[in-house]
Order: sequence, then structure tokens, then C-alpha cells
Amino acid sequence: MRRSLLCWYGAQGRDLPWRRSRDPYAIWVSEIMLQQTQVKTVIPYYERWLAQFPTVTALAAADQTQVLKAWEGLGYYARARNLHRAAQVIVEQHGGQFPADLSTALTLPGIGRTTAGGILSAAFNQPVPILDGNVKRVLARLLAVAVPPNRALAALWQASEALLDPQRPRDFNQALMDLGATCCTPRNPACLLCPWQPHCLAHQRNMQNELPIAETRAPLPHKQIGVAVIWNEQGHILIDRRKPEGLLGGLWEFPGGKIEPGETVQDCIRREIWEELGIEIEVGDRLIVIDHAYTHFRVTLNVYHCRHLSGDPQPIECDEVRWVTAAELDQFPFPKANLQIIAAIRAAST
DNA sequence: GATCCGTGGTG
DNA sequence: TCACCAAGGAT
Repeated sequence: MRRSLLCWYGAQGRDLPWRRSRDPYAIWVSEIMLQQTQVKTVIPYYERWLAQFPTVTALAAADQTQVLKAWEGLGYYARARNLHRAAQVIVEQHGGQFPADLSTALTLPGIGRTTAGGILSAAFNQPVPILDGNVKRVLARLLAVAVPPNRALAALWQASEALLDPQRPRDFNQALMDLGATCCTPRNPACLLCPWQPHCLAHQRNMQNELPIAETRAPLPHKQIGVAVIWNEQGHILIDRRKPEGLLGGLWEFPGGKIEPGETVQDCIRREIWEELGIEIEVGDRLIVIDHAYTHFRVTLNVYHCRHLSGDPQPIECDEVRWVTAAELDQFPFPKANLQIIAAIRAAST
């Protein structure tokens, strides 16, 4: 079984930038970026990141705004914050070298069992198993697991470890992920091309389209949000930096908040700006309406031009506030939905 | 152990 | 349009 998979990998494996490297730092960066994120999305971010932060020392020395700006648009921003912190730990406590043993790697922020296995096998050819989304699906089909994969984690980890090739753990783990990504796909798997088809219980039972069993999910709530683009008499715009933890932590945004039942958008914006920044504004024309979906809810951003009337903005429910020119907005990391607001501001002023 | 955490691709 | 999913981890 190992040989058939490795043979398939030799012929069908993907040529990916990080596979050409044995630098633990570069491989680590790729593993973090690839969490819940597709290869095609990651590649340009990976290339830019290594050009900007070529070593763990360079990353450790960067400031968080630079780091978040380089991550802007990738999502799950805690990954960038943790990567940054871990780089500082590696410089301060591990002599600038990524730890080569599993238990130490697992102490670093942002590194769990799968990521640690991915790094240690790829960088050091250590026989450490992995269990990412691809491997869960491959093994759930191979073994015809009768419950959602997340209800069978112990068995799946055991299988990943038992199957792992002790001679070629690097290639084996990469092969297993490629098999899931390109052959044993979520829908319409290419069983005829699969090296493990003779061993696959799902295929033998013609259940490859029914497995793995899907997790049940709650419906997504939908929130209406009022957002203010506040101008002062100098033609500057007010932005704020979100608190360092939680949703979009550390990123900048245009201030606003949730519209309460029975409240107009304009009332909401005036109230939120008073509560969060302690200033009075006049709500003017509508700038843009943006629908955006997060993992656990959807939002509609109702964005309005506003005019500053009185008061000095205070960081009451955020970390920092700042008046900036439209040209300066590019220097700050914003969430994706806010980039649309910036584009609308530019379009409206030309 | 259930929830939280972004964004883009896909059928 | 929409649900599902992607090289998961932290709390």
C-alpha cells in the first residue's frame, strides 16, 4: 500500500513552491497559511511573505502592523499573530532554530498536532503522522468510517500513524494530502485513478459519494451593520484599530455596529459612534452596501458618509483611533469587506 | 468538547 | 443562490 501511494505521488504529485525547500521556517510558514486555505490562494501570499520576511529572525523583528498587512485578505488573522509571536519565542528561547522535536514544536502558538507533523515530516523527514482535512477524507473512505470524521479522531490518528511509511515519512505525508486534494476529492472522487482503490472499503461498497458522513451545522445568523465613513473639516477620515484578540483582531476598520430592532441605519450609526468613540456626527449620503459571509454569520454593511460635529474621538471600545487621508488608508491592514469601502471612497472622490 | 475564527472556490 | 469545504488551532 505504501509503495503504490508513493509511486502514484512520484507520477501525479503536485509541484509546490514549499516542496522545493527544506528550510523549516519556509515550510512552517506554508503550513500555517494552508490551514483551512486552498493552495492556489496561498501561493502568492507565500512568495511575498518570504521576500518580505526571509528568516525567522526577520519576522521576529517586524512590527505587528507589517505582519498583518502582509496577511491582509488571507483571513483567520490569529494565524498571523501566532506566527509572529512564535517567531519571537524561537529567537529568544531556541537560538533562532525551529525546534526539531514534536513536543517542543507543539508548545509554539498556532502549532497543533497536524501542523507539527507536517513541518517535522517535511523539513526533517521525521515519522510524525498528520490528520488534515484531506487525510480525514481519504481515511474515512478507506476505512468506511460510519460517523462524521470529527467523531472518530482517535481511530483516524491511529490509522494515519499505522500507515505512515517509516522510511519515507516526508513523501508519504505529502502524497496522502495530494491524494485527497486531487483524487479522493470531496465530490465525485476519481476512484479509477486511485492507487488505493483495491483497498478502499468505501469503493468496495460503492459508498464513495456518501462518505465521509457530513457534520450537522447550525444555520447562519444574519446581522445588519451600520458603518460610518466620518470626515472632518480637514478632509481626513476616522478609522479605528480593533482589539488584539477575537474577530479580525488587530486590524483597522471603519467604525460602526449592529442595527437594533426598530432602529434606522442612521440612528444606529449615530448611537454606535457616540458609544464607541464619544463624538457627535451627522449622517449623510449612503456610500455603499456590502454583503459578506463569515464562518458563523453573515453581515450586511450599510456604509454612510458622515460629518464630524463635535468631540475628540476616544478609543472606548477599540485599541486606537486615527484621522487619516484617503491616500494613507493603504498603509493599514483592513478586513476584506472594508477594502471594498476604501475602493468606494476612491471611486466617489474621482 | 462545543464554539469561535476569514475568505475564496465550487457544484 | 447557496451550502459546503479548504494542509486547523485556541479557548
